Amino acid sequence: MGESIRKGISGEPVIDDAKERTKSLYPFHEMERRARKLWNEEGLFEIRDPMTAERPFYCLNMFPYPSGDLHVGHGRNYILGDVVTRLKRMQGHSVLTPMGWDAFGLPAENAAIEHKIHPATWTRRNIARMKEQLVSWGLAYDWNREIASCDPTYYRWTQWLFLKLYERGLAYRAKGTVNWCPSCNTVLANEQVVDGKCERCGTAVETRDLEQWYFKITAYAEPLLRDLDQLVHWPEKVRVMQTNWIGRSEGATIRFPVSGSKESIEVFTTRPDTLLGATYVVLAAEHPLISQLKERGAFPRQAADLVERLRRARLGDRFGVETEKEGAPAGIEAVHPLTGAKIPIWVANYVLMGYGTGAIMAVPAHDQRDFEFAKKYKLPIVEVVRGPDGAFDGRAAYEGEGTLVNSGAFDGLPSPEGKRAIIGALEAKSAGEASVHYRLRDWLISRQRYWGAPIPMVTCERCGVQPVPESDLPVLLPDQVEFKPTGESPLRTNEAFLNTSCPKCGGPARRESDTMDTFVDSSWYFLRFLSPKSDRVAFDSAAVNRWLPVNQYIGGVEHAILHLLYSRFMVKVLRDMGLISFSEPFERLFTQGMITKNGVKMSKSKRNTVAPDDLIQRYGTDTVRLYTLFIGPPEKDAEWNDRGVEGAYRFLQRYWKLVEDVAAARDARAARTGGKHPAWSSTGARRELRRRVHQLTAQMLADMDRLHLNTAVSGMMQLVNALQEYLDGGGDRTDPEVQEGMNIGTRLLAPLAPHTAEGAWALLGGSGSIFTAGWPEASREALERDKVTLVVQVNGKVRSSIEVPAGADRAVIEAAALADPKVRSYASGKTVAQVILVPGRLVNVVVP
RNA sequence: GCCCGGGUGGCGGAAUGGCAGACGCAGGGGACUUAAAAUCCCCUGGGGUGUAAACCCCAUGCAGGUUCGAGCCCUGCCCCGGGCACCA
Repeated sequence: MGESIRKGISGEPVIDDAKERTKSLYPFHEMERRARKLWNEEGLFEIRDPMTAERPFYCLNMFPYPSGDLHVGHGRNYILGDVVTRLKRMQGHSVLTPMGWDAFGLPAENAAIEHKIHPATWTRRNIARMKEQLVSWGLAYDWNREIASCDPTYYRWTQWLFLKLYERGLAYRAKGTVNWCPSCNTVLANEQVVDGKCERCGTAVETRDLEQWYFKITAYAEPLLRDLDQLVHWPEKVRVMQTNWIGRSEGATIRFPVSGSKESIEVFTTRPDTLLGATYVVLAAEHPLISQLKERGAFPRQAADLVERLRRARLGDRFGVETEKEGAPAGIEAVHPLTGAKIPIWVANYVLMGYGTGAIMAVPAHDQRDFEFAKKYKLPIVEVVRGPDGAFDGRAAYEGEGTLVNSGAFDGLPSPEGKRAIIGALEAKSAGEASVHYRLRDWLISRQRYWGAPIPMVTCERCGVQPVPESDLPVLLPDQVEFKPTGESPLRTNEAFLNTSCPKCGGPARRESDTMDTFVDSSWYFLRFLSPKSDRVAFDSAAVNRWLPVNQYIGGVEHAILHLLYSRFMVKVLRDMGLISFSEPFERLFTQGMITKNGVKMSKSKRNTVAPDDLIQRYGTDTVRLYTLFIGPPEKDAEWNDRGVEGAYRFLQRYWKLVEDVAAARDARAARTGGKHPAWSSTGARRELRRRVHQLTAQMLADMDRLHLNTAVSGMMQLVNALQEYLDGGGDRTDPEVQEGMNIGTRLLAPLAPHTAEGAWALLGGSGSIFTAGWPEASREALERDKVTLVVQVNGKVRSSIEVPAGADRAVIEAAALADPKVRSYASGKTVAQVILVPGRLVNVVVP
């Protein structure tokens, strides 16, 4: 930032000079102070009683993790939300605009390890610092409703939710192969593993077999998928991502008996029509049948070696399309459920335990993966589906649909009928049935870390795993623990915490020492804001039902799956418990793009962050807000440019000068005339100015509604330019069109640059806060014009323009267009084939 | 590989199928000033015709198409960003 400070002749910065000068020119510091005081005193953005506040509108920004300093990229998110808040407030809504802190999480704990500072201290300090920054952006939050997820008054209810899910069988403990991040020293949910790496720190994820707590989100796979259709105000992109993540596949579950045993192998396939082409069966390395075979000593050495190797391999190395397919015979055979033929069973690296049943039927003629594998290990390939391009060529699998062949009684059926017929045949033999599988896995919520909500469960020697009674909540995080990066839960270092008594029998018991994934905290916080201090309930159902779904939710697209999916899940669970009456938490979602510097995302580690503090000090809050909004379409990424900030500053100065001029002239006139409102002019420049003001009013409302705030700022600039040009052209500052233009313009500016607009409002003689002044509406009468200019095209090329009366009919316009000298020069000697007329816009004369 | 976005001046970007480049930044010229800063005014996609007023041609990644008219719609291709990816 230092480079951008202007240098004086001597090379010394001239900031102090500039500050002095600007103080008189555009007194932003003073205005900021006064405006904030006014808003606080009036409580304009506070909801006193959620049940009686009129026309509720809930505008929410994703609450931040208190990592320390905010940069201008974060600001974009909050400023966007603030514009919506202020606009809705001006439109007469009671706006709920709360803020809180997603305050549990790893960085605090890592700070504890590195700097010997308690996570709570570190977090509190960051919250204080970040709150200061949010305030300096002029954001209108109802701070009476502030919450922090690390506060026992909050996490008590996170624990309560856990118990509710447990009661309903939606929280369960299970042993399984889980993702483990060796750097964060904890397990991760599937959603937190990206490309085999930890979503947070980028370390390659390993697998471990552990007993962990899960939330049964898969029980809601279908509603989570189906209800995406309702979310018409969500970005298409996010809905697509969630659809892919849930990953619904329709097909059939088929059981292949194991030859000479009572066992059978269950497989899932989306292509039951290819069943007759199944020439072998493949098991994943972790398939339970393998350990049984091992126990019996019936598992070939070669296969056992492969399984061992795969289990040790890192997740990222093991899977991927580039990985060479590898397998070994499992030493047993399966019986084809329809033909009775014996086919070999293999173990291979290309089948995953985490999807379907962990076993597949291989149809090499119609699945490229099976095809490659069959080629490599010389397994039989049988064509059973014939596509439109003729018979299977033996070079690659044919994966499309077609007509069944080599399928006995099913020959000649098209694939869809074939699927139904084969499923029917399987059902008749109880060998299979139609089924649906999802890619979505259950949500692993245990974390072997300290700074999170303790899982409220105990293990009794006699009664087993028992929930902590609701009345005993919260299970408090003890202060005294050792922070060591050992991979063991730090809570295990506190014996007093661990040792407890069984809620059922009173005997000795041990507390669960893991804490919950912080995404549990954030999956319900939007409900808490309606009753942030309640020690009676997690959330006030009546108030929540009145205010939710959140009308406008704003945040980064990086939460497209994690937070947004979990929140949707939680809301559906709470609905099914009868605690809330809606099914989706967020009606409208807006995902803003990030701000880059030198082409890359701003981050502390890249040392390319732009801090708001200096800029706000030097140019004022509203300058920074305006530039941040103007930088580009809010859903797209944008490059920060310090020179652009100066442009916004120049604009506000020009605007302010105009306010002072117009206000002074108005006062002078009022003194002369006793404040009588003069009449509108119906002609000329005055009329045109008024039309322009109202036209921009309409445009800016449309822009703001769509959150196209870059063009809204542009519209504001045009409005000021129009007024300035009118005055420069000899217009009178006391003309009612000018006075009205300033009045309307100032209200239009208010959501964007609230402090400046508030200051201007006072100067222009407005009463009270501008945010109670109402939103200006474009007057239909002002928008009317008596003459319109039409573009005249010949064969689609612009050649001229004509002016016609506004209501002119077709014949008049055509005649005027054809009479135009330019048109005549292009059309002379030719017959006019057609005249296209677009009312109010253009005439196109078509000649051969 | 599949699924989304996106490609427009020197830059950020505007444009319900109807005057491409609004608005701003940067740049050039001028006014003010002893000078600079700040401010204000004018110019600013490329090429061409004209003394001038004016006028013409080209131009929204590339190639086609639909249309009276395409940055916008359709087909194919290239490039950039994001998501998913042995998902059975």
